[in-house]
Amino acid sequence: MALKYSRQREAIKEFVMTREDHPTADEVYMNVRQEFPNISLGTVYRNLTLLSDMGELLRLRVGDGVDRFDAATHPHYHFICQECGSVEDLNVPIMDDFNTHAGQGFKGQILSHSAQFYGKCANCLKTNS
Amino acid sequence: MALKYSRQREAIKEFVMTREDHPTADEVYMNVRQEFPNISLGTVYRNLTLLSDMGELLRLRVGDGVDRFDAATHPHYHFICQECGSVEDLNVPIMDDFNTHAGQGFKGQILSHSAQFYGKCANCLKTNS
DNA sequence: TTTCAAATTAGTAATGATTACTGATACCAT
DNA sequence: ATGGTATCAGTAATCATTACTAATTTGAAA
Repeated sequence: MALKYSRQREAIKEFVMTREDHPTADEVYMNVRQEFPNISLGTVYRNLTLLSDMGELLRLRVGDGVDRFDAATHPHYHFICQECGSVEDLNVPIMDDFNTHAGQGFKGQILSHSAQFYGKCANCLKTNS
Repeated sequence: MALKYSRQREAIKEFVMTREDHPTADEVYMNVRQEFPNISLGTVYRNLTLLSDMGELLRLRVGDGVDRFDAATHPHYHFICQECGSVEDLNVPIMDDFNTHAGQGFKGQILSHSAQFYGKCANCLKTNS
């Protein structure tokens, strides 16, 4: 029941916090493996889920079928590059009145929303025509 | 190369078109099976993918790990009930200036967005307190 | 500091959604 | 009617994720 410290969990959390992009469980696994050569993928998943449940990480589903993890736990929007698939945070305020707009003529109750933006990232813009 | 008619594909398309909700591949499978008792799940997936690629259906990923299919192919937002998981279309115009808002201070190019709204559907609102 | 129950781990097996493969069948232009 | 090819049913494979288990860590109390 009580949460106990674990070096693995700490390393996983540290790693995600150093990243600006949004690593997948497998990417976390590959990297934490440099410090803990025989950590198992299951341990990575279990701790990522645990940290997300505790609110220390954000579990992200941008629609490519893989879960990503984000150390920026405040609500924010995401950009997904259609060329390279990279995921970036967008630093604009959440549009709360978007909920009201969307709720016009809707009989249920809207409490929140999430949004993803698509296009070309700065890198892909300069690389190709 | 050339597309050939198939009774199974037609039945799959017909079924999705009659539905207001957003059936998963398995739900399509269960229902089309009444007309084609030994249709295979692979056939359902192949045709749903094919129809989506042709633009006759929309493949939806609302973040619950299952793909859903939507016969309403015009761009629109979706509502997901946090109680029962049901998915509904929202009939409000797409907010195109949302792209501009989100792009403030962003170095890439934003071309489109998708959004999901969360809360309680009309049914769940009246069922419980 | 030793002890010991409980939490965590590594390793592996299981699950669930989706895709790929294969030999048989259905479609359709000739 | 026939032949070429798209599609099918059935099944195996893949991929991300979760569950299981015996062994190891952790931390608080003796």
